[in-house]
Formats: sequence, C-alpha cells, structure tokens
Amino acid sequence: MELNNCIYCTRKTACFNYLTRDELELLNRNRTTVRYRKGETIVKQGTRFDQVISFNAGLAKLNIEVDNKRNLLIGLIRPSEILAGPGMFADNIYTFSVTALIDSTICLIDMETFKQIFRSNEVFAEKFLNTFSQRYVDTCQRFVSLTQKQMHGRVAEALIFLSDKVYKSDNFELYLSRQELADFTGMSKESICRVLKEFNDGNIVFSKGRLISIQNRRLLQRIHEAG
Amino acid sequence: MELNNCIYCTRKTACFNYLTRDELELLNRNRTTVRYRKGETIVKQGTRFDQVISFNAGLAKLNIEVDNKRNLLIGLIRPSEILAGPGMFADNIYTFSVTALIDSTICLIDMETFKQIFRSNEVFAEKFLNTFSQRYVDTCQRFVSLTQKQMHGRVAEALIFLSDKVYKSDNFELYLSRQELADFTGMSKESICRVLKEFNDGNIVFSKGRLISIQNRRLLQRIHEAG
DNA sequence: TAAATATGTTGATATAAATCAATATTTTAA
DNA sequence: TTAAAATATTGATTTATATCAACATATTTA
Repeated sequence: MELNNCIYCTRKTACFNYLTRDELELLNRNRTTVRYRKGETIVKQGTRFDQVISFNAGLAKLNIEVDNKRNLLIGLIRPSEILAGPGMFADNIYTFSVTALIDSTICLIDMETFKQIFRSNEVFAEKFLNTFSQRYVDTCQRFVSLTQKQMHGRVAEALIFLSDKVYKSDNFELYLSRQELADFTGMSKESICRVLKEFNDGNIVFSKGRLISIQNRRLLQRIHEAG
Repeated sequence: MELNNCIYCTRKTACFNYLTRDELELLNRNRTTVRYRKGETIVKQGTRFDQVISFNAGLAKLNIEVDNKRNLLIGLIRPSEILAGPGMFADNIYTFSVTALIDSTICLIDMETFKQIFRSNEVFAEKFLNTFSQRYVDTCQRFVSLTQKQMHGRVAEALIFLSDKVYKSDNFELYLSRQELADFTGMSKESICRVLKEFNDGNIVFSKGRLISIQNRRLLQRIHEAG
C-alpha cells in the first residue's frame, strides 16, 4: 500500500517531503516500482540515465569497474536515499554500476518529471542539492582515506562507516563479500582477511564469516584516525 | 577596465554569460577583486565559505591537508573557472585549501547574491550545476586513477591532464614543484623523479627542471590506459 | 656576490601490500 | 545428501613504492 502511492509512501527520500500534493501526484504518475534480486545489476556503468532512482528497500553497491580484475566500490545506497550520480547535471552518463547486495526495491522516476519539479520547487531543489553535495563531500573523504592511509586505518574506517551509516549497530551481518570489502578499501581480499584476523586477535573487532561485532570502538577509532 | 565591471568582463566564468543585464549589475555591486601573490593561501581548509570565487587570472591548486606530512592535490583552478567546492550546497565548509601557484586575481562574489541569482535564473543555475557536476565526475576519475593504477600510469595521466586541460600545449613550464606533482599523483617526490627520468630516457617526455615537453603522446596515452 | 635555504636527483635499503599457492569452509546445484 | 562451485583463510614469496641518505642544482636572502 504505502509503496503504491508517493503521497502516502513513508519510504520516500527526505527531499520529497517538501513537495506539494500536486507535485506528489505528478511524481506518482511518472514513476514505476521495480524489484531486484540479490546480485542483479540495477544500473550499468556507461549508460545514460533518463530516470532518477529512489531507493525503497534493500541495499546496493555503487562500483566503478576498472578492468576485468579491478573494481572500486565508491559507495552504498540504502532505503530512503536517492541516487545522485556525479554526472547528474553534466553528461548524464552513469560513472558507476549499481548492483543489489540483497533483494531490493526501487522507484524509477522519469527524468523530465524530476527536472520539472526540481525547477519549480525551490525548497525541493535545495534539499536535493544538499544530498548531492553531501555525497560529493563523502566521496572526497574516501578519496583522501584510500590514497593517504594504510590498510589498518582504511579497514577501521570502513567498519566504522558500515556500523554508523549503513547497519546502525555495533553488531551486524555484513552484506559484502571479502572481495567487495577489498574493493571498498582499495586492497586485496587476502589483506582484508589478515587485517580482520589481527583485529580479532586484538579483541578490537570480532568477525566470523560475515558476522561483525565491534568490541573496542575507541581503539578502532584511534586506528582510523592514525591511518 | 574589463575587470572593473562584470558587464564588460571577458574573463568571467561561462555560466555568467547567461545573466541578464540587471543580474550582472547586481553581481557587479556585490563582488570584489582580490590579487594574490605566488604561494599565498586564498582559502584555508575547514573555513566556511560565504563567498563564491570566480577565478580571473593565474593558477591555483586545490589541496586537502591530511597531516603535517601528507597532502592530496585534488585539482587545479584556472582563469574563467568558478570554484565549486563539494560542500557548496551541504555544510558550506571548504574541504580543501586553495593556494596560488603563480600571481593570481580572483573575484569574490557575495554568497547571498550568488544564491539569489541561482534561484531566479534557471539557465544560469543549470549551467552552474553543470560545472559543479563535471568537477564531481573529474574527481571520481582521479579517485579511480589514484587507487587503481600504478606510478607510471598515474604520472602519464597527470601529464596528459596538465597538457590538455591546464597548459593546452605539449610544451609547457610546469607551475608545480616535484612535491606538488607527488601530491597530485599520490606518490613520493623521489618516485616522481624516477618516473620522469624513465620517460626522459625512453624519449616519451623530455623534462628539464620545470620545463616539460611531450615527445611521444601516443605512447604516453598507452601507458596511461594500461595503468 | 656569497651564504643560506629550498628544491631536485639518484642510489641503497626497508616496508607495505600484492600475488601466488595450498587448504578450509561455506553456499549452491544436482 | 553429495558433488561442485564459490568464497574465505593462512603462509611463503615477490613487487611496487616509500624512506633514508648523500649530493646537486636552483632560488632567495643578507
């Protein structure tokens, strides 16, 4: 029910709360809901985007495919977030692919409708730009981290990020494989294993398979800051 | 003369060409021109920005200071470019410092005036967002490069970027020190020297001090693509 | 102009992290 | 339920790149 109409939907991205009823109706008429299975590709890097994605349920990764071997996981997208690709206002080409990490549901909003509302509703535009801008800031932060810190600091940062921003708990089931965690931290999967083992041995973070439990957050934070 | 009034200024950023005469006059009343000497700090990382910077003459670097040792040069800013910081629409805090590499002149535009024009002139807003968005795309490109490629590929990419986008020539005098080139490519200054020497020995790029001359662009391009 | 300071170069050495290889575990398919 | 495939772990080895050190060349400053 709640997913069937934008007006009543409780999962819509925050900026949509600033729309008028008419605008919400316009939005509702020009969107479709799509479900994806775990592992499915939602967006393929290099394609044009003529639709804006509003994420309803599940979890997906944003990753840049470099070549057959290399991959950079630049971020994750969670429910109630809107997908604001870097090239949104430039070339309109996706710089990354989006892949469902678990079964996910999204709404596809027609680009023309989105831009129409963006132009007419100043507050909405501002709130949307806010999200867009914040994602840019986050990207820069990760850029610094991956280029300036070494493995332990990067893994610590990734775990804190996942705990705070994605799973909102100190104990969580990771939906990323070791390879994906490697792509996220810019290292090899073997190195990820080794660092996790060290964190385990030092009673900093317990991990068993994909179950993660942060034991000593203060120390983890220190490792993150020291780099 | 041309610098004294936005209406007649030929150095203003492209998006300002879409303003009405009234808007240009408003802009002109709410801006100041400032000159910086080589090495001077134009913006300090961590400060709020209540003014938008339009770059008139010279060259400056955008760099993130990580700690006393480490620095990441995330980009350069050239005449007729506007400084669109990542946090522009978010926290309004500069994520990087801006430092003049040579004597430079900028215009500081009052933020309220800028936002007023941004809200009222749709075409201007679109053109500005275009620039902002493009910078985000470029940042992502550099992110991939610095995390996924190794030294030779990164140096090749940097030289091609500088040649194509900054100096617009195959022969140019670099305004960056070896240390700055290192900050730009995410490596040590010694490694920069070594790679440049190899490019020299291989007749790919001649370099003598800060004079750079690209000899074999095709090969340089291949090194850049191979990573 | 000389002295002082900063910047650049090159070789030797150290180190972080990748790759390779072998084995273990978990998940999926038959 | 077992076989097959994918994923994870751990140790040994290699490699890319940083650091250290010594010296060379510029650029400021006195």
